[in-house]
Amino acid sequence: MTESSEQRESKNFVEQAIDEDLKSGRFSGVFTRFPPEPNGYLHIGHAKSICLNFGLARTHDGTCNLRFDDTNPTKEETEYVESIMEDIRWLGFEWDSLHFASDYFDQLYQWAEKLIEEGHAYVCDLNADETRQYRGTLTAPGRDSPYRDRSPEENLDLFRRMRDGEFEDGTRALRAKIDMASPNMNLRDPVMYRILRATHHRTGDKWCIYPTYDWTHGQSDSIEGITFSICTLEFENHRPLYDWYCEKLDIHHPRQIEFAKLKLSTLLMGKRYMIRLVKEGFVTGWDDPRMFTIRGYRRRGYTPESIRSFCADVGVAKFNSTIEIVRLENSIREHLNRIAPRRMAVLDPVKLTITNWPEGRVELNEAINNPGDADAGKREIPFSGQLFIERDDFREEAPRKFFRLKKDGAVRLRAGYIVDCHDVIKDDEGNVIEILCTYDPDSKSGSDTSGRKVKGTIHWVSAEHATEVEVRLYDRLFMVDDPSVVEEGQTFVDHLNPDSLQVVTGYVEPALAKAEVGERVQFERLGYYIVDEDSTAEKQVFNRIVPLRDTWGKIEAKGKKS
RNA sequence: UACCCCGUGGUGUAAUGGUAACACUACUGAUUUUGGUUCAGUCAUUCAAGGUUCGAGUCCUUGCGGGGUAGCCA
Repeated sequence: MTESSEQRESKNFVEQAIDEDLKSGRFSGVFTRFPPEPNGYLHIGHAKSICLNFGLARTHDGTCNLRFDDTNPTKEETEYVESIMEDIRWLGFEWDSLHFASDYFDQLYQWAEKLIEEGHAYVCDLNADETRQYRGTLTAPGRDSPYRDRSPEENLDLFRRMRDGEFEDGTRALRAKIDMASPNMNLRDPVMYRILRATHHRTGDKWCIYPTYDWTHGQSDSIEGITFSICTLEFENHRPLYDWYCEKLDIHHPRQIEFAKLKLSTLLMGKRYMIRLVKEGFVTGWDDPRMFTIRGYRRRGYTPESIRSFCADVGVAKFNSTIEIVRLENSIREHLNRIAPRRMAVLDPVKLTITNWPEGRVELNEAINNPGDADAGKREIPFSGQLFIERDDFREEAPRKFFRLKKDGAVRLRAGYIVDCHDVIKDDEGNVIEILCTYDPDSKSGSDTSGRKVKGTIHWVSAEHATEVEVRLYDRLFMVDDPSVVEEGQTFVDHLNPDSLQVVTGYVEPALAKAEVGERVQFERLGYYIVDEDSTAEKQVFNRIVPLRDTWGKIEAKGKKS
């Protein structure tokens, strides 16, 4: 059971609405769509919507389309279309059919003429500024446009001339004739078409008028036979307009349902934030392993499964909540714990010499690939008299609860022997540069006849056999819960974690030499790592995906505080 | 100071008028040749006040708190 949480019995409010409409016969199936505007890269927030839309279609034996909402040519690019498709597929979903709102421009135009003919739309000569004046405010009703009562004939003529390019950008707009006094701003004669001379990424220069989101979205859903049009909460106030257009046009009428978008602590998902991070070089690009984009998480080493199970885990509701980032981190740990083979790597090495080890002798020790998965098998690791261990795993004078190696103490070397430390060598500044131990020949892992029990087990690599690699230790970009909250005169940039990336040279066991780009492993006792695409034949590069839970770190931190 | 939406443990999500449940976190403890994993345990009278009802987290009223909305963006 990889994603048992996806099969929970309790239903969220969207599923309940679906059940209700299926049961009543309002709709005969679940036909959804994921409708991004191709104006940027997908981020973890989109993943929730993708999982919801595709997931609902999947569990109800329906369909889910991918539709690009490309009605604003000034912001959209083909590059984004490609990246969005790639990211959705990487997440593990495939659309039943691919559409572009721009494919419906002709139909939309026809429908606009229909509304004009029926007296439901008019050409307004107010410019953007004047339109705002007439719209009124949140508390005051608007006033009717002086052009509101033009005849259908005149409107039709004007609208066609708009289409034919007779007027300057922004000088006229087609508006729906609804109610300038409506408490819902969206119903105060919303704009359906604006004059906009811009080259569209698909229709080129065919059009100089473009439909707005509201005049496009519901009809696009309708054309595709969508039954449940799922979107985020900020469109709640648009629903009456969505419904109005479908009714006036007398076309198939999907049900719009709004849910709360994903908000994660320590993350800033807004486009303007992410653009600044990239443009000002705080990260290396949209796929920087610290970014909240889908490609960032992919490069970081997150699995599609972990992101899907995370989305299923956080649920769907209308409450504006903030999910703790540890839950995302937890979901990747949970998955990788099951599938990642264990390997040994030392990232901050100090030399450990076994003084009673026979000169030149090398043993091949057997090690288990995954203690939780017998099928993962075993591997061999060379063991010799010259090892590297983690600097942090040795203390000359250790606190009471320190279970690792200390002077005159013993520790087990993972998949090796118990060693006893009898001396250390220091440099002029008093730093330990070499640890001298003896090993207990009877204590070999797997065939221990020594009868000794030691509290700690540490990892190691054989100095002579280890490979030198580059390791990129990634940490959270922001350490505060909500980086958008700033002091006077500061911006979110001031919350950036200066240590979000640390590059170190590590030493890894020989079994890793053949690891290919994209392979994920657990460095025992450290965390999960993936071979990055920057790896070359000369040098591998590993990204830290997420560290292991660190109980000792907590104990130690607590001890320091008190 | 208009309209719409939302308030359930530290964080989320359930309970569809009938014993407040599940997950994550935190904290205990056990197991462990990864201070990982795993296992067990502990942590809430549902924003407030009224009302309806045999019975209210759920329905009604009011208040309080949070979010959204005044692009020819989506």
